[in-house]
Formats: sequence, C-alpha cells, structure tokens
Amino acid sequence: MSTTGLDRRSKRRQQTIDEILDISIALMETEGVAALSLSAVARQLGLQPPSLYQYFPSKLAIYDALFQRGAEQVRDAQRAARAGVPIEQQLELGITAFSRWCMENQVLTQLLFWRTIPGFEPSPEAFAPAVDGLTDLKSYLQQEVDGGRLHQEAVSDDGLALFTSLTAGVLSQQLANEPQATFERGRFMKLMPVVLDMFYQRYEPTRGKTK
Amino acid sequence: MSTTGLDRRSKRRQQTIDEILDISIALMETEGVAALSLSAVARQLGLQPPSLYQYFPSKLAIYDALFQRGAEQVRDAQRAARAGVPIEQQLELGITAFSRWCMENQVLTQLLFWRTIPGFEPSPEAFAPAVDGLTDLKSYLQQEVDGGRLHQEAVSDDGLALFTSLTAGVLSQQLANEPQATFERGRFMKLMPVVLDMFYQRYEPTRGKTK
DNA sequence: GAGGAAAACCTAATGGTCGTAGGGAAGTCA
DNA sequence: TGACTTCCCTACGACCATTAGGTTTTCCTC
Repeated sequence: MSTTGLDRRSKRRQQTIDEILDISIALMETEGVAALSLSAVARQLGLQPPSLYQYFPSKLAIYDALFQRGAEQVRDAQRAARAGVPIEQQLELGITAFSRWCMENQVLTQLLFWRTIPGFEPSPEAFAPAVDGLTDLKSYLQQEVDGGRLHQEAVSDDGLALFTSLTAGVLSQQLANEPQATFERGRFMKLMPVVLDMFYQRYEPTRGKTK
Repeated sequence: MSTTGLDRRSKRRQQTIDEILDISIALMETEGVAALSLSAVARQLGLQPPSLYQYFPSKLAIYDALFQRGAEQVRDAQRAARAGVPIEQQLELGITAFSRWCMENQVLTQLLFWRTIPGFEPSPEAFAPAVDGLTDLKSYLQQEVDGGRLHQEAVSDDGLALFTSLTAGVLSQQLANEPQATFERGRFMKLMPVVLDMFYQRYEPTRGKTK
C-alpha cells in the first residue's frame, strides 16, 4: 500500500527507459548505428529532446544501456539453447543460437562486436554479461576436453582466440556483405558449422599437436 | 608551354585533394572513423568549411575517395609482396602483407571491411580495386589447385567465402579487441598462419571431400 | 481532501555539425 | 588589357547534443 505509488512511478519510469531503447534500436536499424539522433528519439516519443536527459545522462549512456541489453540477450539466448541438451551437442547448439540472435539483432551485434561508435566504450557494468558469455564458452570447451572430444589446448588462450576469431569471421563477413539475409539463408552463416568442424579437427584429442 | 598553367593548376588541386584525405585519415585515427568532421578538416587546412566543397561534393564523397585509396593500397601491397616469389609461397606472403597493411591502416581497414558509416556505400569506381583484390585471390587459389596443393573445391564460392571469413575473423578480433597492438605482436594476428594452415587442411587435395 | 516534495516536462539558449547561395579576389589565357 | 575560370569567402538554414532554469503534473503524507 505505502509503496504502491513508488512502485507505480518507478515502473512507469522503467517503461519509458525501455521505450527509449526500443525506439533507438528501431532508428538505428534504418539510419545506421552511428546515426542515432536523440532528437529523433524524442520526436517519436512525443517529447522535447532535453527531456530525455531525465532518463539518460548522455547519448553514450544510451549506447551503454543497449550494449548491456545486447550482451545479456545474446548470453541468455545461448544458455537457453543449451539447457537440457546432451553435453556433446551444447557447443554446436550454442553457436547456432548465437548466430541466429546476431542475425536477428544486427544493430546490437554491431555495437557488441565492432566498436565503431566514436567515444563509446562499454562500462564495466555493461560489459559484465559479455564476460559471462566468454566464461560460459570456456566452460563448455572444457567439457569437451574432459569428454575426450577436444585436445587440452583448445581451452588455452590461443584456442579461445581461435574459436572466437572463427565465429566472428563468419559473422563479420555476413553482416558486412549480406546483411539483409536471414540466418537460414546467409551465404556466410552456413559456414558456421564448417568452421566449428575445422576447430574440432585442429584440436583433435588423439594427435593434437599444435605445431 | 600552353598547358603549363593548366598542369600547374590541376597539380595544385590534386595536392589539396590529397592533403584533405591525409588530414581526414589523421583525424579519424584520433576521433574515430564515424566522427570525421569537415569543419575540423577545414580548420587544419586553414580554410573555411564551405571551401572544401570545391574539392568534394559531400562528406560521403570523402569517404568514397578514402575507400578507393584504401582498396588500391591493400591490393598493391599484396601484389608487391607476391612479386617474384615462388608460386607456393605467394598466398602466404600475400596474407602477411595484407595483415600488416591492415594493422598499419586501421582507419582504412574499418572503412573497407566493416561498413559502418551511415549512408555510405562505395561507388563502383571506388569498389573496383577491391574487386581486383578478390580476383587476385581467386587466381592465386587456382594456382594452388593447379599445383596440386589444394583441392578443386577451394576455389568454389564456398571456398572463397571460407577463406575471406577466416582472415576477416582474425582481423576483426584484432581490431575490435586489441587495436593498439602491432602486426608482429597482435594476440589474434599471430593466428593468421594458423587459419591459413586450417584452410589448407580442409581443402587437402588427396582426400578433399567437403562433407 | 490539502500541502508539499519530487519527478517529469518544458522553453530558451549555446555551440557545434553539414550543406547551399551568392559574391569577391586571384590566377590564367587570349 | 579584358574575359574566364578557379578558389575562397561570408551569410544562411536546418539540424544536432547538451545545459540552465522554470513550470506542470504526480504522488505521498498529513
């Protein structure tokens, strides 16, 4: 009773914040990630531009919130895809979920994996879920090592860097050269299983010398 | 005699154009590729901003000229590296030259391989040298196929897409996560020979089934 | 319900951006 | 010298992010 008002107000506030982020994403989809305009957001929201400063201290703060949102979403999408699945399938399903999410959220993907917004660097808080994702990846690779499906070296720094490079490469090419494609039909996206396969071959457990 | 004046003038003009491009690159290096400001360029050049429109019809035209310049440079850097070298080394040397150029020209690399400038799409003219580069790559892969060092499939559309994805991936990760590194010391860059090796393994000529 | 605090929103203004219009000065050629 | 082109300028319009400071609305307490 005594807190209903406060709840009500802060709820409404959160609603507005979400709305700002939604509108921002929509605008970036049509105008480009770096072309986000606070005035345009305010216009769509029926507010005057300075009013947005009630919710975000600057334009970069909006990018930061979007970064965090994206990092959380892509992390959770992978976790959801891996939940309740046999261990030896988890890595592949995670990659698939990752790829699909990226294609369906290209704006956020660009923000997350290419750092091209002048002056923007994610805050530690916004970056935390991205670290989670990397930790998840490491633990799943470790599972594969423990299960005898990957060589020990796969979880080394080089192994991880290679893994992320392979996936980021396919993603990067798809976004830059054929962004309008869907996840299913992307010319580059369909290479995702291929590079995963190549990774497994490189870190074959039996004769897994890394040169 | 009669044309000295004209030559003189057009030479001076070309000089100014080059100067504008040089200043633009320098500014983008410190401020970010998307943060290029015509006013700032004019300031450094000792001109008023509108005067730049004598040399470029718009800001995007500057990006276009830079795109072309970058595409030419990276193509020629690779060609130079491969000139007069045994065939079986050309591909690797080309990749090395490519990687080095990209690390030393990150601004242009970003413009070439990530398309993140709102509203910018390279003109066919600016894109031409990039097509050359891809044609070069194709012919060198074909050489490797003919020399019995790669399977026929390596020059298929998938093979090419895979090749560019592998290299773009390493590059992408390096630029996004460790841009201040040099070519020699980059955590991801040193994976370039690794992914090249993986490519050769995937398209081994003897038992080269592509699954 | 009335009073007061806090939140939400506003207008006005600063200083920056790109790009256009139109005019003057300098260089070039007959 | 006179005509023509190129170069550069000032002035302007339309946008942008952000700050300052005032007003209205909303909500809680009394």
